[in-house]
Amino acid sequence: MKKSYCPIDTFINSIKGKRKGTIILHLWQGDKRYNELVKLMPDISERMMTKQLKELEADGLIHRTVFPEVPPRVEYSLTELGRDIRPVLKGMYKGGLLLESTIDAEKN
Amino acid sequence: MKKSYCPIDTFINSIKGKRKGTIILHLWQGDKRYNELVKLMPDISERMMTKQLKELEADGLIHRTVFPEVPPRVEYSLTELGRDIRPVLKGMYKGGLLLESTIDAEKN
DNA sequence: CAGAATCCAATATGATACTG
DNA sequence: CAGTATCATATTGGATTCTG
Repeated sequence: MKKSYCPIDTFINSIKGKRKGTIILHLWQGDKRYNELVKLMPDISERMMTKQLKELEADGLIHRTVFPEVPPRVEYSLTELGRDIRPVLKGMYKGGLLLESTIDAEKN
Repeated sequence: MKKSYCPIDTFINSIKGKRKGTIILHLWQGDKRYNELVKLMPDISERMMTKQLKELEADGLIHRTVFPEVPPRVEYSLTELGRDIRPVLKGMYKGGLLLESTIDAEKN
C-alpha cells in the first residue's frame, strides 16, 4: 500500500477497496472459506473477491490458512490487527446508517 | 453517491475520495476558506480539491458558505452530520497509526 | 479569490473462460 | 475448491490553462 500523508488516509486506503468492509464484517462473525464468502456476496465477481482478499492479507488485516487437503480448503480469518479495528468498523457501520437516513430524507 | 449493499460501504464511499479524510480533519480544527485548504494540502491539485469538496457537500458532511463580497470569500465547515462522525474519524486515525506501525515493522 | 474547462494517464472494476 | 488469465469498460487522478 502506498504511503499516506495522514493516518486517516492510511486507514481509508486499507479498507476502501470494493466491499472490503463487508468482507471484514463477515469474518467478524467467524472464519470463512473462500466459497462461503463468494456465496455471501453474490454481487462481487470472483476476480474482485480474490483481489480484495489478497490486499487485505497484504495489509495485515486478515489471515489466510491453507489446509493441504484434496479438495483444497482455504480459510480466512481476522488477524489481531483486524480484530483491533473492530470498534472503528462498528462506528463506521453506525455512521453509514446515519448517512443513509440523511440521503433518504433528501428524497422526500 | 451510489447505493451501497452495507452501511460500512456507504460510510467508506463517502470518505474514500482523495484526501477527504484530511480535509475533514482540517475542518475539524475550524472553518476554512478554499485557498486555506489548498495551502494546507499542497500535494493535491485544485481540480481534485474542488471535486472532493463538492462530493463531501453533496453527501452532507460539509457545508459551503458564500459571502457576497469582492473578492469572493467561501468558507467550508463541518455539518452536524460531519461533526457526528468525528469519533469514528478519531478511531480511524488511531487505526491508521496502528496500520502504519505494522507496515514499518515489516520493513525490518 | 475561488473556481471551471479540457485533455490525458493511471487504477479500479466487470464479464467470461480456464486450471491444478 | 479455490483460484488465474484475458479483455473491455468505467472511474479516478494529474497537469495545465482560462475566468467572473
